[in-house]
Amino acid sequence: FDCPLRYCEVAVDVARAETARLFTYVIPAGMDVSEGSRVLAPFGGRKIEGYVLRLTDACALPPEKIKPVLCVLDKKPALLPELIRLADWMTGQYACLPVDALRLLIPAQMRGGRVKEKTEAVAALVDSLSSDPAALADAIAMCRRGRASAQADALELLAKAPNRELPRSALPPAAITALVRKGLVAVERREVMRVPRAYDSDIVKAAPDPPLTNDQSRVLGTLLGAMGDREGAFLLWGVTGSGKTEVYIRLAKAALEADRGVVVLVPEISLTPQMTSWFRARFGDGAAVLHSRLSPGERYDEWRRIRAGDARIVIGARSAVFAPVERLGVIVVDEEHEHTYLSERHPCYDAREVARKRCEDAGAVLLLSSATPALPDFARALRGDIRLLEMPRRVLNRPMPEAELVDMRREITRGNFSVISSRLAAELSDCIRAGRQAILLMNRRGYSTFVSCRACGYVERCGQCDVSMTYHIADGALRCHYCGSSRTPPEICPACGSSYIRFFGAGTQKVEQAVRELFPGTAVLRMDSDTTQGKNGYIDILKKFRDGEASVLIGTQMIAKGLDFPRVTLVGVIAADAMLHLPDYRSPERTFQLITQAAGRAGRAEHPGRVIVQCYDPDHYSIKAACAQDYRAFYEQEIVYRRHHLYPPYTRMTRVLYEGADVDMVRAACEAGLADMDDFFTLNPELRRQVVHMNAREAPIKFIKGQHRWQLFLKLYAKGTSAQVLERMSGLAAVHREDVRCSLQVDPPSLL
DNA sequence: AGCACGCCGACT
DNA sequence: GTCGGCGTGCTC
Repeated sequence: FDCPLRYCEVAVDVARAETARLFTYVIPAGMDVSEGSRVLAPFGGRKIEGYVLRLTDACALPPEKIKPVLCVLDKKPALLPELIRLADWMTGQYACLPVDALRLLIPAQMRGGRVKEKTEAVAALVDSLSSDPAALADAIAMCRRGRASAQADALELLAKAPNRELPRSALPPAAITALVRKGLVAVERREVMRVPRAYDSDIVKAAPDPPLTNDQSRVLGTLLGAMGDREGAFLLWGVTGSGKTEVYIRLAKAALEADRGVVVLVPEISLTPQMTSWFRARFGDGAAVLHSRLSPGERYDEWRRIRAGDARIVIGARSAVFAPVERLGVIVVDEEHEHTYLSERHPCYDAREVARKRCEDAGAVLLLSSATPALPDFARALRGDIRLLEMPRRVLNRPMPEAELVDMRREITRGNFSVISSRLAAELSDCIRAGRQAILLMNRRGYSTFVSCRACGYVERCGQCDVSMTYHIADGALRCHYCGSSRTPPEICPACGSSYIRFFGAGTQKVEQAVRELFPGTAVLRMDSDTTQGKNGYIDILKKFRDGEASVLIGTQMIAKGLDFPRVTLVGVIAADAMLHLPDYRSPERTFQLITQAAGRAGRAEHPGRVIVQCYDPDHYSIKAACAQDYRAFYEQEIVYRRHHLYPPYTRMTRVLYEGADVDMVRAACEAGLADMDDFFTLNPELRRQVVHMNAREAPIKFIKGQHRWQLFLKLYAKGTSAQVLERMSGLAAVHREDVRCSLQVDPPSLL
């Protein structure tokens, strides 16, 4: 029948449990509303945005209650049906409201209409001139005769331009106005896309396919087969420098040829701009990027290019797992062990899990990839839950860099108090003299990590956060790395009045100073979040290093991953065990990963690489295994440690975090939560067996930005963790209180 | 979330 | 008599 669907069911963009259901609206005659459309609708005396999830032709509500949709917000429905289903799955999986999940599907700035399409005025020759050279010549001659040389020049420029048109701003305004009046030129406004500046895109020329190694072709063959079969989840375990990126690129090519789309997730695109340039070099405009450093306009335009199907390959950070790619063929998760794939904001989703679900539904291939896989993923691969693919050799059989441990305790007994050991200094000297480059990893920014009184032990702390302050030498200020507040360091101890104030601990700035003192005249670059503030800060630093403007690059973890600089032959890890003693069960894993990834930057081209690892605890298994570049050895020891202490993957760490200005209220709320869970387990004694332990305590960092923090902590057995327990916890987190905020975190990226 | 509605006190 | 405080409750 020609019975049009008259009603639509809308998820309103109001994040409250009370409105977490669908509301029915009438579709006015002639309005083009479909599933996935974003609409504006009246709601309780105001206008709200909403997402159309269903169309119906009948409605049980009394007609006078149903209001009409006001308008449709986008030309094309913003939400793909399969992504609406994915959001629905997330609602259950992460205990969040439907709108919380739906909001992830579009760029944040699109909500509330904060970004608009950009238009540009374009001046073009009218058809009669552009198709008739003689008429054009006449017009130009006429202008010249009338002494309107600006107009004649404009006509000549337009005649030479592609499509006989130019942006109006490129021509003198008066001439254009006159030419329009004469009917020779037409001006119209046209939509233009804001193009993000891709790192190096002008340097990496459209490259031909390099030959594949045996490992690469074998792995690719398996993946292509799986894509043909429309299913499969894989863990690609390939050493650094084994050419994993080329596998992604070939896979993407094959997907495009089969008319299917591709999503490549990278930890944070600002950290691996090279990935962007590699894909741009091979796919041009067919590849879009989505990451946090884009301006809202660029982000919106990239998203729309994807939505329109103009870009079918997406490279992006965590949230790009929701990119509106139709007929998805593959999702690649590069450096899959990175914790940036876990969202810290509600809903605390895991992009790898979401990717897996999306691939299952779309019949796409999931490829998790890392040189140092996350422990739970490697365990799953060994169990056969996902298929393990190995690339154990570097391309062209280049050797893995040799790593050498330096015990910094011995440096001190030998009288060297510098952050650079004599061994590393000697290697640096050789490297610089040979005209090659070195990377020094120091996983802390600033100059000194704390300022303390030697007489009484007083440490200068941020009053608003429960952390010590870091000294920055550039402006001589103490800075809090949590809230950003700063002050000048005290000259006499505020506690005991002594003048024995000293600066301890080292950061990137101190390393930079030490290198400059050791090698005067050598160009040094420092890359940390202090030097990469601007939109292109990181691009500029990497470009300078790539162009050989400096011999040494010093940086935090942002230089450890994914970068490929052929002339780097030396990597120094300054304080390898700096984070080994943080109160987090993943410290050994993170230490291993960071050292291995950093070491992987060395010797990627023809010259072999060398790695110096400086530490105070050279006997620790994670450091030893990292130096031996032996993931398997690390895995075997770590999994025993995890099993023994009942850490993930054997358990799930969950907590409800309570934050607020008033300690007593925060504490009370948290303890009430504990009591509630206890009651719950008393009523459901069989569920208590899932709990390893449960407590309500201050969080390891007791307050941040003046907000006190307590946590209701539950460690649950992974096997048999029931949704019921998580649901009860999320119920606690959903309680709204004036002065205490709370949130549920399941396996959060940080337990601090 | 917001915005009505409503029922109280302080003011021109 | 009116203006406006913010507690309560609903939104197709």
